[in-house]
Amino acid sequence: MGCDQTLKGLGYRLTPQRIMVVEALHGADEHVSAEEIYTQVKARYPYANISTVYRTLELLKELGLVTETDLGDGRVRYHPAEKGHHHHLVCHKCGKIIDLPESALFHLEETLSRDYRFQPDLKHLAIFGVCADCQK
Amino acid sequence: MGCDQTLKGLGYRLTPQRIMVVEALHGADEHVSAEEIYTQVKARYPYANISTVYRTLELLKELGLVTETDLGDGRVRYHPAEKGHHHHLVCHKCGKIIDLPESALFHLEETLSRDYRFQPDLKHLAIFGVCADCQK
DNA sequence: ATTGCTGCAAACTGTTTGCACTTGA
DNA sequence: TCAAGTGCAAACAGTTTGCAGCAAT
Repeated sequence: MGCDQTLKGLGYRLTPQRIMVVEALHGADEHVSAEEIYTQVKARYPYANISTVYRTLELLKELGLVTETDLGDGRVRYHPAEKGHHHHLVCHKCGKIIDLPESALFHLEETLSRDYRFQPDLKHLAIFGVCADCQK
Repeated sequence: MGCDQTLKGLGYRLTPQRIMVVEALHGADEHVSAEEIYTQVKARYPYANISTVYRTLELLKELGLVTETDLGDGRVRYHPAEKGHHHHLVCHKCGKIIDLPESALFHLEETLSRDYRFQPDLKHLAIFGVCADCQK
């Protein structure tokens, strides 16, 4: 059951545009921006519009089918929820992005929950800093 | 030695505008946005311009005198480095912002440093989630 | 007297919206 | 059929920039 069937099942219309957005999202191996999705969709269907891409992403987000990340470059990046979560170490010297397994933040999650009764939404968190290579 | 003296010491001109930006920054008890600083400065000197505010903040940032935070509301917030660091739990139900002492992330910092040789820049990190009240 | 800084206006980027037309169910 | 979805253009918010004039050193 992909996003397509979920959309259909919930009574949303399965338009070609939505299908193409979902496919672009799943096809990308990294976190993609709305612009990147738009470029891919437009290559297949030149009349496609970026506002449709945004509206589709908004819908998928509301349904919990995609998650958002801010990797610090001034645009939101999207990732299919199905593909699982992880976090990011973003080097602000060289721009490298290191993937961090979800488990690396389990301890933090527990601390916040226990000491602050705060339920953190730790999906695709970005932590900025300096990577090993750039520390010379 | 405040920001003013540091600026002067480094050969930067100490203009009234810069002084007012620095004062607005230090006067605020919370993390302020450029717009908020601009409003305060403008109240004292109506000819003040928001681009000067941005340029001053940019300079202070480069010199390490202020730090930036993104509390998820689409604008950057600034905080004087002198006042020390802490982190934020941002509730995305009610918008409440809970301050988290720097020490709460020491363990994470150590993990990233040890296991990934990554030197995280954990100043004013924002963690989103649901606060105790909003969990019903 | 320089040259760094400012004010202004205009551009820019990512994103959102109003509206008339189209199309999937 | 007909509400849901689209394309278009225009608006939006926050931020940046080019340039001519001003002012701190």
